[in-house]
Amino acid sequence: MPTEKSSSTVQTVKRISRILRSFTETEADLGVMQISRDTGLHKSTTSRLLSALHQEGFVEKNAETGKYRLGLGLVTLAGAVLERQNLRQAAQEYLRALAELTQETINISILDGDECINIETVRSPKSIRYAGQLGRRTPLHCTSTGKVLLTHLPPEQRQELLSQSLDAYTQHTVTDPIALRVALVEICDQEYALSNEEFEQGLVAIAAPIRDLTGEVIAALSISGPTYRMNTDSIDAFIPPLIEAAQNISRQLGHIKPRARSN
Amino acid sequence: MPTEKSSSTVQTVKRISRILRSFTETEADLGVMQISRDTGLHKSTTSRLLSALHQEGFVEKNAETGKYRLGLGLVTLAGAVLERQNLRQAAQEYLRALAELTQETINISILDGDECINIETVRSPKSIRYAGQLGRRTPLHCTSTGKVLLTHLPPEQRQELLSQSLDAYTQHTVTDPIALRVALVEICDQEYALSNEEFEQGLVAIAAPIRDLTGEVIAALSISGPTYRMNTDSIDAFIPPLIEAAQNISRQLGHIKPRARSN
DNA sequence: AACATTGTCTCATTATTTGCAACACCCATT
DNA sequence: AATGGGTGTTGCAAATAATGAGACAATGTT
Repeated sequence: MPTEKSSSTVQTVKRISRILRSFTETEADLGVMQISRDTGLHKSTTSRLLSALHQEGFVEKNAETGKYRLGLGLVTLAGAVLERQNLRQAAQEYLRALAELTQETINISILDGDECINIETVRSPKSIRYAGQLGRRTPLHCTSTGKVLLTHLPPEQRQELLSQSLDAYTQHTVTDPIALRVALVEICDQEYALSNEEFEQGLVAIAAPIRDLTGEVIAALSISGPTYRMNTDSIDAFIPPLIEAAQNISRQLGHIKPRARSN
Repeated sequence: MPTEKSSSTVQTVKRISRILRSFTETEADLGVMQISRDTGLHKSTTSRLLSALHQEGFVEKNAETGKYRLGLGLVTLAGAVLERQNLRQAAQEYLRALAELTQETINISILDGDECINIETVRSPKSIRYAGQLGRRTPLHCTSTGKVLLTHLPPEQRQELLSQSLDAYTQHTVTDPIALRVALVEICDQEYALSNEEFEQGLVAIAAPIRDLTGEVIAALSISGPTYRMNTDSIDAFIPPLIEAAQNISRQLGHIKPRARSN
């Protein structure tokens, strides 16, 4: 009541959400009791909700173990979300080419609230690689894609996001808003962003903006790899094809002027 | 008990499901009233449920129009589902190569209940192409992937699926269970299945099984294209690389014996 | 075998969701 | 401007629908 912020509630929805989110990459199969503990819901409630979710295909049930896991119904719904990003279609061939050329993992991310979310991934063929994952969320202030998206945001919105506390993920993370803002200006100029172990130890990535036909930046294209392969030389070599690919994708989306340089 | 299948209900879940499913490819943005009409729920209920779903990120709201659309939260959940199919990772490079070679759309589908569901797609670069979609569901009895999956099912389960009424999607759809069963035997022998406009007018596809390390068929790999490109000659040319790619993917998954022929 | 866990079910309770209706909008039309 | 159809949100009282406790059945662990 007093400190309760968001009003409109149907707590069943909140509970369902909590249940679904309790499944993680490492804990893909969960029993009723485990979920009950994780979510704080009573076991009978949990059991019933899971049963209902099962009927709707949002979770599956392993008949042998009795454990639940996330269901393919979610993929069908998410497919519809991804489909409307004709971005993905436009991008496919360029992504493949870029992956081929660089041998590193390529991602396309868009903004969702105060996070990046990955909507397309082509993984590096190498065994040591950045394991991009569809739907994965990453922070804005310390990832290459995040910084690109931040850079091209309307000032007020950027301001707001930057005013939040900037968590330090590694010792390289820039947590000072002023320093970060300076960095963003540079990114705007050079048409790409670099994240040098700012998000994860040993991970380096570069990203470039993708624009739609209005010229607005709607996504970021990135190349991510381990430090020892993403050295100064290879980064220098990757930047031109990265920017070119991003521009080609933008062109597919109807973006006209190849590069709005000047002024 | 008798005609009632499974009881356990939380109708909020059912309602949420109905709401989420009312968003379609062509109708991606919906207003409260539209959804209310589609689902039969009262408008205030619909409004509240949508609001709750919005808070959890399952739907987004266009601030301008007030319309809702499916949200990126679904992608995050679905990402976890797709990730556990290490199938997708194993397959990526082979898919790319196959797409390159055939210039047609490549899909990987798995069984979900009495349907196929698409878990990976690489689209043809041609403008006339089969528009595979992640999460898309197709029937079993008249698609190339579906028939492959049917073929390698345990007999009882196959029996059960075949005993359902087989809808005719085109005039080429095989709706006679006996005829279909005969066709499946042949598929088992030749290691691939063909769907010649059985699902959609003008659409031809071929598919081959993908096996895991136990030798069980867990997915099907397909090439789909328009009739005029998928003629007898090109199909003949595509079958060997299709089967080879499927076998390579199977091998990645730990399937040992390259081909259990004989007996 | 006995015990400890787990998952489902029934049932009474009550808290939660619901539907109504009023209101505030937005936009076409006149 | 003003009207009127259509839309989205919110209070409120009613009651439906979800809940939690506990019993039971089914595992699997010692």
